[in-house]
Amino acid sequence: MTKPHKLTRIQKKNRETILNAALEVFSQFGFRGSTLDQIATAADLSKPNLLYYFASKEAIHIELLSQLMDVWLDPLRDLNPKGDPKGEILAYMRRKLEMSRDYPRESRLFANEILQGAPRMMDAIKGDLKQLTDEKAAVISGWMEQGEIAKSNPYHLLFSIWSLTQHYADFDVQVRAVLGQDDDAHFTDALEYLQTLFSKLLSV
Amino acid sequence: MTKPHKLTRIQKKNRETILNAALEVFSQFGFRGSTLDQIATAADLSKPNLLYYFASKEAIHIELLSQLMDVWLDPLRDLNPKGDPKGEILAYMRRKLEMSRDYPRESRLFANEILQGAPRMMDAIKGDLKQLTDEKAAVISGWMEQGEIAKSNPYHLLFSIWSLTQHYADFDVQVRAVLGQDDDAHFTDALEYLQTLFSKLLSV
DNA sequence: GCGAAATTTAACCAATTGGTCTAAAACCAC
DNA sequence: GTGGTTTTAGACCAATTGGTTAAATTTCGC
Repeated sequence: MTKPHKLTRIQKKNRETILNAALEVFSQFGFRGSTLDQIATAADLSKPNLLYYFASKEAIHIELLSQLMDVWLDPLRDLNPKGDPKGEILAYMRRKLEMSRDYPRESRLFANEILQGAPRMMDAIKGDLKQLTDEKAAVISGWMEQGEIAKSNPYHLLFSIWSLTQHYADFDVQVRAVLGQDDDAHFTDALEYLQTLFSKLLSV
Repeated sequence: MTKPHKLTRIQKKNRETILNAALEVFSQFGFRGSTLDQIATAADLSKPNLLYYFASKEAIHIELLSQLMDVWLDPLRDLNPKGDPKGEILAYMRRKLEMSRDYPRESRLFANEILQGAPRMMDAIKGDLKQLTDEKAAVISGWMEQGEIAKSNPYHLLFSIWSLTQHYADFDVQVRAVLGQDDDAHFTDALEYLQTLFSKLLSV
């Protein structure tokens, strides 16, 4: 997606800085709710300087999303068809929960984009995401046929992993407000709860 | 929240029209991403006319949110401490899933607000929402102590119902893209999957 | 240290934004 | 119908928006 043409040291550093600042801003306000000035301030650069590194506000957003999509799908790619079925699914869930804890901004950037109808990511969703989901749903379906895990709808099983884990990033302020907690301690409880939930679902 | 002062017929109709148009726009673009012109166009009214009925863009948003909060919590209020534990929880999940199917805009309006840190709803979340959640978590906890349903974390149980059901509204485009479906048929599969999931979790 | 290339920013611009003002039009009680 | 009130919208405004230009400054290979 990025062309590694021949970026100078400064280019590499500043593009990095800008993308990080843009992630901060976009993930909180969405594309249309964010301004170049906000991003420039967050990056501690001038607005024209931002546009020296990226063609437009939209170019920054697209770059962020395309970088994100890869990272986002990695845990699912790691789901090993030859591994232990229940262990693989639980491990996938755990990896996704860890990502919600460690990369909440990325999760929210994604959530914002989907919420608004995925105007800049529909291709990736109907392409890479769908393809990978189909592939892994088939793997899970195979496990069910073999009687290695209990039968249920493999697509909705994947959806449930996505929604349950991403909830802790996307609805973070609500979770914290209800629990009256400030630290990340609730992630331990969340993990335990989700492990129980999926253990029981998958047990034959 | 609303003062039912003495609204004329026209006022009642136009406030209704405006709020409906605003729900359409806000739920898609978020507060900062929406414009009064968009809302005016959607309501088929002039912009000054909008501001004749509401003091500001923010006033429209706040009115929407405060009307929403009540409706949003109703299904949880209905969870009956004297009912059958497993049946009550499953019925609550079902009601929430129906709301995602029938009122996706409301779900997305809510999601947008929370995603952005709930700047206009933090009070309601730390107040009404937290109070009701605490109350019902205690009820569920009691059921678990009595051995009527299997033990698990009652707060995370409620979070899981919220995230799983709202996912079908908030991430609607993703769900449809992955399933390659246009109609609401997948809600039937979703309901079946979720019923299995929670049945197994709660069974002693 | 020198010259060319890369980087940065002040000043600017046109379009869009939320919101106001004013005056006309529609409505309603009598 | 008439007079007062309610409703409506065209023209307008200041602030903010994404983006440009041109000139200054910094960096870097030599």
